[in-house]
Amino acid sequence: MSTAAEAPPPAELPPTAWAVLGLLSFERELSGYDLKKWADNSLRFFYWSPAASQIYAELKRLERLGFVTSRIAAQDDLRNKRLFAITPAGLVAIRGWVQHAPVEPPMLKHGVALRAWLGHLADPARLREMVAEHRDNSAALAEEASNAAASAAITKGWEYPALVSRWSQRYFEAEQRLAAEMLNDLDELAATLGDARRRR
Amino acid sequence: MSTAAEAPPPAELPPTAWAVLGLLSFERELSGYDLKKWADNSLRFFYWSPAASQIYAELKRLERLGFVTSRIAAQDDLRNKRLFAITPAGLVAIRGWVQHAPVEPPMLKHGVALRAWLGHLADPARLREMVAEHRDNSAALAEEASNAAASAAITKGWEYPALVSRWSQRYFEAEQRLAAEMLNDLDELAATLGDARRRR
DNA sequence: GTAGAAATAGTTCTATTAGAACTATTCTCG
DNA sequence: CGAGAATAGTTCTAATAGAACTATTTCTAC
Repeated sequence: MSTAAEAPPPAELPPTAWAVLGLLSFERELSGYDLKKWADNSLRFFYWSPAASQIYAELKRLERLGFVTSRIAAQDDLRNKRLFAITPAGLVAIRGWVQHAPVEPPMLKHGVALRAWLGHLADPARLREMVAEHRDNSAALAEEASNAAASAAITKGWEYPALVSRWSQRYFEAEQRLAAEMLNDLDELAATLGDARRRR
Repeated sequence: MSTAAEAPPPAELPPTAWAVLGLLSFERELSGYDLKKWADNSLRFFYWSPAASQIYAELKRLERLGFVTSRIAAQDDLRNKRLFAITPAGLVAIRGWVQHAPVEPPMLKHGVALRAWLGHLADPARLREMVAEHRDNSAALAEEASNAAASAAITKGWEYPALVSRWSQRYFEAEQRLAAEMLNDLDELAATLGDARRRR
């Protein structure tokens, strides 16, 4: 039997639902389309970019749970849009999740690493090329994250997002450095394997 | 009209299919169960751990495409198992993929970062606790990756996987360092926000 | 000034992926 | 010998990514 003394467990929802609700905790009202844009600009780096389809599906569910409300707003004589806002119940729920839900381990999907792991199937020069490209992409992302951090820092209430953007920036800088080291390792290995082949 | 001069494009398959096929390019024959274990030990860090259900589904598809063959092997009088092996066509296909398929950008899902991004909804002490836990987990993973690198390094033909394990190790070390820096930033922000609140 | 391209807004469909659950046999150790 | 962990294999469901699709609107070139 359950007793009233137990703290209510945080509602069971996928991380995407909480990310969407979290976005709404910064703003008064947003449409699904706005949400997608905000997500792409803010969550992109350290977490991820939920697909538009996911955002719409989660909004539907959050509304059913009473965590958001929506209203139709006429923007001109022909088109309408649906604007969503977080409810007090939604605010309680997300606070509970941030503080009490078990934290899922970070997960990385790294296509370059997968290909390097299959290096015995590739031309060493081609492999080098892929890792070098990855290094340059990381540099570009570090730059973008730095800009995001700067623009978040000047907006009141966005101090934590700014912090996370800086975290991302450093993360991409590390990725860049690691790729450079990988290139050295790759060259060394190619030399060793090349020697062995020549000696045969 | 297609001409015979064009190089055949690499078969369109999800990364998981190539990872499974790649695993088979190291070994003679493996069962679905073996594959799952190998994947958990080798791909886990830098790429990911495909679910057992995915491995079985991909094996079915790879067999339909002629990239693997299977045979039933009796292990005792009651149980049988199906052993899979890569075919010459499979070897050609995966070489093509490793070298010529466009590389998907790395993607990260970071629950700790998501919660830090929603820091305005949490108790600063609880947030600190989560980041500190993440730092310690990263240290443990660095250790595991280091062990994986050492055991791969002594096996002939596993030079590239050993390289990737070392890459992972450094990656987790960087993650550990970044988490430590994040703790400082968090403390600074808490001080600033606390000051502002007190001044009011 | 108008045809066509690109951008904005919103939604739906499909395939991939993760993870839990489930069956069934065998090994282990108290 | 009995409980429970390990091995082997499969299936189901939910989450997720990404492409496609409809429909307006604004921009740009002729």
